[in-house]
Amino acid sequence: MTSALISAAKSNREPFPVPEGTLQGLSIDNLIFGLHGSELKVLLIKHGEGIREGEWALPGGWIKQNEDLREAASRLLRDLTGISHPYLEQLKAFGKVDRYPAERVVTITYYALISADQYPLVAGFSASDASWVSAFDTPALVFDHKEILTYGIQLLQHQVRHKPIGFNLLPEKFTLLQLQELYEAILNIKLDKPNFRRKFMKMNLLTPCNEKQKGVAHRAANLYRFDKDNYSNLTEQGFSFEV
Amino acid sequence: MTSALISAAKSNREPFPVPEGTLQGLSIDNLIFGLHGSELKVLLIKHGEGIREGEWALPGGWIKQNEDLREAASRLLRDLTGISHPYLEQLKAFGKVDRYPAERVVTITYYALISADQYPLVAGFSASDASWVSAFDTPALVFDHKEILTYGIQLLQHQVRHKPIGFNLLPEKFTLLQLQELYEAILNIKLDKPNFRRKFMKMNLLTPCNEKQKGVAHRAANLYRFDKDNYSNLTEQGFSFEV
DNA sequence: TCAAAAGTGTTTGTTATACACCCATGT
DNA sequence: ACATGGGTGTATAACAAACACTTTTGA
Repeated sequence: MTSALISAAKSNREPFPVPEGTLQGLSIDNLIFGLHGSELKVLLIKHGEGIREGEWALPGGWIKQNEDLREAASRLLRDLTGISHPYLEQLKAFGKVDRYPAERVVTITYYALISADQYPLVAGFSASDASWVSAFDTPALVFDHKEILTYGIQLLQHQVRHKPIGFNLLPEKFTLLQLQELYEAILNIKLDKPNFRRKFMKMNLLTPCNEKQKGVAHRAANLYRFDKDNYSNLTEQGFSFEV
Repeated sequence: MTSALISAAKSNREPFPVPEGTLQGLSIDNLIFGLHGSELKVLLIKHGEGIREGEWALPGGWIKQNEDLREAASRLLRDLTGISHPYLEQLKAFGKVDRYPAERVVTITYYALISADQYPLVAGFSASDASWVSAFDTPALVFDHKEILTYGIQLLQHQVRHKPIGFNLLPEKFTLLQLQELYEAILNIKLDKPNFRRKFMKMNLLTPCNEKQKGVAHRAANLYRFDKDNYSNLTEQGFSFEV
């Protein structure tokens, strides 16, 4: 990621002026989740100029005239992180009358789940521009962005239990313990290892890579990958994912 | 409901002109679900004037400058049905570039669940204006409204299994069979009566009214009401509603 | 007395939970 | 050898599914 991209992403969000060729009164904000170690993080940017200097915000921007909503969210995320085909879903539109200063702006929010190995930036690297922050313990955010984050975390916690979307936060190949820690991190709970393993293995959603972890100071775990095709098959047969 | 209200609701949706004092390029559309007999219905309006004459559409309209999104959705629903405090949740924003003719309009959709006893209009009553139509078998709809409906049904099917929202489709006092038929109607499945009863009774979410059905040609069933307070208690203790 | 729905009981197989245990590997 | 996590086994209790059955009521 170049700093030019970061400042482009930032300047798009400075209140006024809105760039030419974009929709009026309508913005996009992205909630970008990542898992670092066993902590759920969210990517924030620090406004470097303008009235909101030094304050933290969700990365966002404006929608172009000839661009679908999802395309806009996807472009903004790509400009910020370089990631091209993320898991990206619409969260909600936020449109309180006074949520944005001086003019009425409705924002449509998306949430993205990205894997640490696609975008391995750790907290502190580019602290003045963009930074991974613990999703459960962020600094104050501009506008209604805290409300958006709270809503997003709740949706994530609900979704992750009912749809197999958690895999998007892991590298392509992962161990069962990584998967368990993912659920523990998002749901803030402890799980029983043997039971967690069995539950997932019985679902037939994990394909063994016939490969083992490397460079660990203990017995190396088997690596698995999420079997998207089999998931499609199973759901057609009425299978319902529940953790 | 007066027909003045209906035509107000309709004229708000005629493509152009957009009334003064509303947000540009941003509309609201409501997906209003009701349960009639044991069939899931959706409330549609037929455009009576303009280019789209005779075509069916979701009821919707424009957002006022000094009105929150939810308020707008709520006002539009009230103007159409007279219902004031419905179950109303945001569905999704739809914003494909060419979804609306001639100009770019993003629509924010809400879905409402209303009970037949609050708004007992049955199919056919005001056929030229507004009509309840089987949710799974509607006529062609304008713009992307079919896509919105399909998305809404999917969300409803998912939500109803994971959150106790189905009660909003029933009268305040209902029998266990009505509750079962609700699930059968929304999910398009058959359920086993004894098992369904036990499952629900064990959740402690139903308070007996100590009252019986009246005017039925068979043994009268006990009436229950959804215990919202106890639901709050239970969820705080980690209870998770699943059907 | 019959139809229609209310409501109960029981059997069987499956799943969840808790927790004890052994295995493999790098330091 | 020991710490660390990988991975298996098992007893118990809870639950789901299937379905046979009795009860109540109005027509």
